[in-house]
Amino acid sequence: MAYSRERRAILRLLSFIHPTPAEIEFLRSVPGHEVQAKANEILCTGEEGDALYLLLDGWAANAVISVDGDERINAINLPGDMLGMASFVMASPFDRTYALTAVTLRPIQGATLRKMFEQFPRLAATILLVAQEERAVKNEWNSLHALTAERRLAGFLFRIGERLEKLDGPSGSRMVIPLRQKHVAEVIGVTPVYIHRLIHQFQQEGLIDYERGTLRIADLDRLQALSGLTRWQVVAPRWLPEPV
Amino acid sequence: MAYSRERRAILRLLSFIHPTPAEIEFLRSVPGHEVQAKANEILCTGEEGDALYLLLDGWAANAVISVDGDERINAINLPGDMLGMASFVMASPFDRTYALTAVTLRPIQGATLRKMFEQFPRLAATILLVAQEERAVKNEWNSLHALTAERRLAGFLFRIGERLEKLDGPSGSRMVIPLRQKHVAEVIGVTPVYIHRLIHQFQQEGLIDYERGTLRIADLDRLQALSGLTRWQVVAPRWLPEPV
DNA sequence: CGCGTAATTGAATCATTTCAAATATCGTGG
DNA sequence: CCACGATATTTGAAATGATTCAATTACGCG
Repeated sequence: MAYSRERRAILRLLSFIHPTPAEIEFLRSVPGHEVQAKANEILCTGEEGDALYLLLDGWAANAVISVDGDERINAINLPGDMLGMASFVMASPFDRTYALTAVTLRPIQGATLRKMFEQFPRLAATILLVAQEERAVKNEWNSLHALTAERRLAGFLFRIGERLEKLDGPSGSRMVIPLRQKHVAEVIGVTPVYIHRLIHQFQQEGLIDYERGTLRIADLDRLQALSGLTRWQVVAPRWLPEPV
Repeated sequence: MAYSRERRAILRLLSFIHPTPAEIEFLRSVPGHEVQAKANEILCTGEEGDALYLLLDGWAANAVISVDGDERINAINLPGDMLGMASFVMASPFDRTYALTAVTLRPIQGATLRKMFEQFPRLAATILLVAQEERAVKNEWNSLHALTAERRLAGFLFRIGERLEKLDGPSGSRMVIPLRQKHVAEVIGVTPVYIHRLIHQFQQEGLIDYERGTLRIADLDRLQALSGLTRWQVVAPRWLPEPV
């Protein structure tokens, strides 16, 4: 359990590199102690400087409040994700990350990142790769926006299911997603009224099970087929620095 | 001219750091010679390994072919942009970057990136910042997708206009954008038929001037107002490594 | 010159929103 | 522990933004 938890924390890195003992040691020595937060608590607003966290347990969401006041979810975060990365370059970020469930976080200090860039170039480069992966996710999501909301929903659920598989094994903790209809609407970019109809339809078709606040994936394969997406696969470029 | 061209090449970095002489020297010493390409030529398919280019002159576009065969433009690239970054982590990228006008490129070898990570940590970190900036752009674009195509078009034109100002000064080379209606449709995510109506409408309202293949921004301020966006402003985090 | 691709236009259709009103659920203070 | 208010869900019907279809015209290239 302790092992798998530690492994989950660096799972995103593991899809690109096999850390050396020295690298592992550095990652393990990251200073700071874990923080707990309850559902709905705001984890980072972006405004308070360079607040970075590694999500260890639980679910979080990163959202922006659009010009018109309504909210839009940029990303759903699972254990292993870095929180606060997306907008730390913005002079006045308008996004905030909040907990969807009870969460455990580990704060990452700026000094840690600096040290990583100065002494563990391969780890630093891998951070870049993870960032680029997120960017690729966004690009894909962008192209889904030309499709119907039905297919976008299928695509979203498929990608989440895939991640759950990676985190928790094939059963993916029975693929339970702690999202209310309102959240899903904000992810997909449709109104709550319409997402309700879509979720209802998906439920009828046996693709998901839904009950207030909990969405369970019932048929990942058919969701994939409906979305038209292929499985997500990343690969490290050949130029990665030598490990320390 | 020579100065401004060199400056343009690293403009993205300059919004985060003031390079030291050693850093400048390293950037200047990047091996490889410039490449020319004509409009519509494909610059990188992503598939041929880690092909990276710095765009020195001209315009390019990065596009994916969606499941349904139709094309979607992910990003419009201007001088100073890195081409091929967006998808180099994908095992089988489905995107390609092509020239919109005649372009000049400088290939960036993997070895150069590696050396940067190993010997110029601050430059490497800045690359990460630029990547995060692109990601933030995508997030914003995503939230625009909840709005009407009219406001999305305004937002797109506003952001491009802003970049042209930064590149070419307040007049922004008179804000000429080398895009055909079809391209704009692929950026905004609507059909060519509908983009035609929108462009016609914008033209009537004096927001733009359009003629086949060329779109000129006529009133950047009103485009901004219509989009509801604020000016784009980035800032470097405090943890950047010390320069070499 | 002729052919393929891009732009234009109008009309019908469809996906999604908006509006409105009822019901359910949750957290909170008394 | 209950009542209350705030917020989420549900449902139907009307309105709208955007697509699709179809047919015509313009342009660029070999």
